[in-house]
Amino acid sequence: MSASAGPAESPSTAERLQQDVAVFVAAGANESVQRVITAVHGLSRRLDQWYDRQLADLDLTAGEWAVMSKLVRDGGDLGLTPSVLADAANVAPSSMTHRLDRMAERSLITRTTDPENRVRVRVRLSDDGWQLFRCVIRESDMLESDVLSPLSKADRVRLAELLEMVIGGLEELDT
Amino acid sequence: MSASAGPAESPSTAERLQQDVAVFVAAGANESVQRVITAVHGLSRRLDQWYDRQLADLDLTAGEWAVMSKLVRDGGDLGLTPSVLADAANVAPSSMTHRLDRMAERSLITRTTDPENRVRVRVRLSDDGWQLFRCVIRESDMLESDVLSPLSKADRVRLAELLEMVIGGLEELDT
DNA sequence: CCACAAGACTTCGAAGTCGAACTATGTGAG
DNA sequence: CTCACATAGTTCGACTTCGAAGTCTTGTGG
Repeated sequence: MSASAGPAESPSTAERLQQDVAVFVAAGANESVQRVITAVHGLSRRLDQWYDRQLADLDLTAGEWAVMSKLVRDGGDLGLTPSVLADAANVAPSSMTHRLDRMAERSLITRTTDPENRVRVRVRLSDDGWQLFRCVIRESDMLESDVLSPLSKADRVRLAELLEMVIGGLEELDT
Repeated sequence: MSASAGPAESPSTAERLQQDVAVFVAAGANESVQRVITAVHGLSRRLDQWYDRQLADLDLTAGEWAVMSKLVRDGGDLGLTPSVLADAANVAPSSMTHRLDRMAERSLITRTTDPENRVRVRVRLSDDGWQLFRCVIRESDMLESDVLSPLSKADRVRLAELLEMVIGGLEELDT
């Protein structure tokens, strides 16, 4: 980190503080923490980039894909409401409205008011939506296998376990 | 894509396709893959949420924080150019321009044209920026430790190693 | 010495997202 | 029975981001 044969006259304050940071990272017991956090973030970022590219080929955004997969996983035959979808996709309800507008225009979903509770709207995947979903699954399957190819099956399981432990702890922290 | 099943529209189509998906997930050797991918994504999302909250308290966005930390890590005494920062933060150069505008207005950074190559701009952290940086580090340190508290130190190292293996493989795939 | 090509950054128009206000439906108290 | 209130969803205005075109500087060949 002492990358400088630097002159002493530049912001001396900055230099001092930079050393402070180095101390922070080096002194704490949490270099391992930093490593994990950085790796998780980096991997997620890369994966997202790939997904975006994949989906773009099919004229889909990551957000639209999130809606579709949520509908497949938990939609059942009656579909899901916009609020549930917004929550699942971590966007504001207003954004979901707009997103569903687009998807309905492209006939990927259908939007019908619940006859039993006319405040609610039921969003369901259309046949076109299902077809596209299968298409994406088929491609992303190959991608993901490639991504994890450097790991043995045992390693993958171990990795999944560790990550799930962290996530489990998160749930508690959240309260 | 098209080909094959082009049946009439009916709920039964949906049901059949849903079974197809189940087969996809269950049959492939990659349930472990799915587990990992899902966990990485979920953990990253949760972490981001926390960071956003933390940073919001200091009137910072995640993007601005990315700029600051990049400058600290690799800025040295001469700073970095907007293009480098945009690349590091994974945003378009135009977005970085805007972001730097805001940060400069708040005196978090300084922007000076390189005297030796007047096409280039040198972005550096100001003293105010340094101060804020230390502030964030101090807080996020505690947060991250909490997040990884369910893991032993050995587990953390193992987790970091596994993730780094995956990322390493990614670099090669990218070509 | 000047014109032109290349590179680095900025400006501009379009699209997506958010929070707040608004509309319509269902629910419970008097 | 009716009115206030809670709930689900949409509309509206402001902000951020992106890609493409534009501006300014540097380097090169005639």
